[in-house]
Amino acid sequence: MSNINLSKSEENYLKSIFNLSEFGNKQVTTNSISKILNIEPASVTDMIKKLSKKNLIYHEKYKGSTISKSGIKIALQIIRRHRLWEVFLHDKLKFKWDEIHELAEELEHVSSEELIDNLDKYLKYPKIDPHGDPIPNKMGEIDFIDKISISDLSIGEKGIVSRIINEDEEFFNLLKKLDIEIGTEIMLTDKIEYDQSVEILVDKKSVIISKDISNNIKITKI
Amino acid sequence: MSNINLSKSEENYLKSIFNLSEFGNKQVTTNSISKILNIEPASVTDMIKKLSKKNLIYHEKYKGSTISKSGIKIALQIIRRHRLWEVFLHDKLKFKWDEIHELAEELEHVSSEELIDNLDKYLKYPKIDPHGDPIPNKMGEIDFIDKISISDLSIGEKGIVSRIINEDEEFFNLLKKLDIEIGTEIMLTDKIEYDQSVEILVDKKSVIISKDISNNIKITKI
DNA sequence: TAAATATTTTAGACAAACCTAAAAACAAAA
DNA sequence: TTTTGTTTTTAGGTTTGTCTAAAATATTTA
Repeated sequence: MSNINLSKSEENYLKSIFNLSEFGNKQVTTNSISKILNIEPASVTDMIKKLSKKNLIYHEKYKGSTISKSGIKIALQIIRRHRLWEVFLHDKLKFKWDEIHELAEELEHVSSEELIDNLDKYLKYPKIDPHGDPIPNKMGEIDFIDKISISDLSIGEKGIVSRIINEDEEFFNLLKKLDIEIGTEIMLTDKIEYDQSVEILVDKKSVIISKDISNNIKITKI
Repeated sequence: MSNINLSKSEENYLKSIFNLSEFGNKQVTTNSISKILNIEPASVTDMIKKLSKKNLIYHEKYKGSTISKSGIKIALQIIRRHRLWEVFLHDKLKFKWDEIHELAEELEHVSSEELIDNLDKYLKYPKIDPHGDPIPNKMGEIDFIDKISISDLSIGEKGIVSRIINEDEEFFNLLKKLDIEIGTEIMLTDKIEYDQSVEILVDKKSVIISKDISNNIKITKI
């Protein structure tokens, strides 16, 4: 097994690099890691060397870093832990949507495979977390769901809200007001050319939402 | 609130000192802490200085350490977290009795009061953990249950197994063989003077157990 | 394409939490 | 009560993960 035991820091770096790399396809800059983790670039360089030595990433001096196959594998396990804990916190402990991320950030570093597998079973093998993000299975496989924005629908087409991008509290409150959450059925009823706002039907109510808002709500067509 | 944020190490030291102090009543030696935590005495001295500076313990050079009131308060919170996680792991995730301690040892350091309170509520405010140890409530109050050893019973008296002291796997296996677990009803049927073994009746079967074994099984009289 | 700017790396430092070796204090035994 | 042994502390060192300042490299702009 490629189960080296990584420190909390190493795990956080690896997860960030994976997220920035768009599933391992892009080179990641030292600066971007620095910004995401709020750690000085010099420190990032140190850690990059460390992860390189462990073959979790490849690094070309002054160019950037690419995550390796085994790096991706581990990153997906960390993401799996994070998202399963989020489901637990939301569904069982009744935490609100916008409170779970920070706590899962801590819990994800308790690294016992058996713990996570039992949690997975207990939660009945959920496929998505409360934000609509897919949960990798034990093998690191992810269900890629074809997600589009509301504005990608044609007039008259319907979709199910399947992912919320923006995780800020204000956005969360807005969605609450609009009665939109993961699983809500919506229908596009009009597109406003002027500023690309869209008119949608939610729960028999018609509302117009801005381009920015609609971009932060991903759906699956039905 | 006296909620200083302690590191994982500091928390582990404080918990150990509390446990060794028998609820704050005894002075604790540097050596005993060293043995429990498997850390060299010199390192223990370092940490003792640190905890003293934070007024969580009092320390007299070459004499020993006493845990302070605020130290006890924090230690009880850590113990609360530990035992609540143990209940979760055992009751919900179906971990066995002897597997939960190590995992709870990690989970206890995720220090969000809200997390623990929600967990407590979710578990329906349990009073004891799967080992029979009492769980402190939010205020740090513990139900002191009057626990005695099997050998403290008189012949003919009955009791309910309420706590297992030894947490080793071998001991756990022995108890399984004897059909003894938390909640099991037993009756003392004879005391053997020769070596202080006792004869007990468990589930209609009569067995003789050594003094050492009976000392590791605490009961409440019924 | 040379100068200015931005990014990345190196060099050296620091805190936390450990360690080993040796000194100091205390306890026990002759 | 002196010697011997044990416990505790001090002194100095290491690793991990961070930092700042400065040097090296890359990129942008004039």
